[in-house]
Amino acid sequence: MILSLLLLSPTYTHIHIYIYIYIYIHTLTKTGSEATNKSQRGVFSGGVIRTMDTLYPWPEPETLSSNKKRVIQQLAEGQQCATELQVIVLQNNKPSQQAEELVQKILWSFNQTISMLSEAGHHDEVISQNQATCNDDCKSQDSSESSKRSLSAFTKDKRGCYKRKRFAQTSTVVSDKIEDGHAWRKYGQKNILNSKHPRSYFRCSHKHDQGCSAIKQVQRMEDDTQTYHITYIGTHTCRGQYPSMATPRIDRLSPILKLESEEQTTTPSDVTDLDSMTMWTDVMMGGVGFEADAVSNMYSCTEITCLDLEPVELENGLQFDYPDFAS
DNA sequence: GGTATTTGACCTAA
DNA sequence: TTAGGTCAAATACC
Repeated sequence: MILSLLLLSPTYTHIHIYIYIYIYIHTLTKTGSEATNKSQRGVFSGGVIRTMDTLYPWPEPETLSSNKKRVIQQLAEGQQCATELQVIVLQNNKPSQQAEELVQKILWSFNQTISMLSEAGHHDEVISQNQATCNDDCKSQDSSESSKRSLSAFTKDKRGCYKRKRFAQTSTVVSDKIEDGHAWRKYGQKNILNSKHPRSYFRCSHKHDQGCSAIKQVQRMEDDTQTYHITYIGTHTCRGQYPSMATPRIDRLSPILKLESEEQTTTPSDVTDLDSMTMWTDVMMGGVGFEADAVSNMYSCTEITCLDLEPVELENGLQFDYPDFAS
């Protein structure tokens, strides 16, 4: 995949991409080695890292958080480069379909990785805040007997026991149709200030059965009522459909690309596409220890040993060697 | 009767 | 203080 990219890309851009891939892997390596230094080799097991005979605590939260921020920052820069590459490819009079697909896959990989890291980091925070908020609320409500609302809230009404997500992977699409191949369930509608049309709120239908946290907001355009401004928040983790590759190009980090209503689907149609994408993700994820689910597009770290990088076998028997960052 | 949508209440972030 | 996001009871639909 990378070699293909190098062949297809303008020189200066592919050097950038190449550098960022190295930086990313280097950062991941360092993050991993710091973690493994504390934990040795082992597998994650419910809040502790379990080795053969010892239970070690998680790495220090602040260290983990700061490393994660660095990883995300590096990924964002790589993503920016990939976006620029996409612009260059699209500016070409006769852009190669293969090049376009490769760039799409690269961008998708960056998006997914950033999303997973971001959401994973935020998840615990949200849960703890939720619990804290609810505990506080319930205590205060318990002590306020004069409040009928408090009493009913304490007994059964759990409305408001949530924390609004402050950060999530978002992308914006302008389209003339709402359908996008996913099953959504409407959960709210709101009139927006200075807007003629209300905003509708949808969450993935698989929220409860599969825990999918993807949501989207749909609002008619002010000037063109035939088109919708659709904001996707979070990524699908549900099975049954092949999601994000079908998502139109996003303008999240690039002011260059403004979305139009094109729904260019690049859903892999054969084994070759899936294989190449999986391999690319293997490189992104460090080569080993990540389990790819081609159906749900989710990648999960199965072992902490995934952070111990090995040379990755590429197509045609070629090998991706990691540079020596020891110095 | 089960599922989806509507809508007013309630809460948080800014 | 308020706009906007979410919840859940009520309602509609199949």
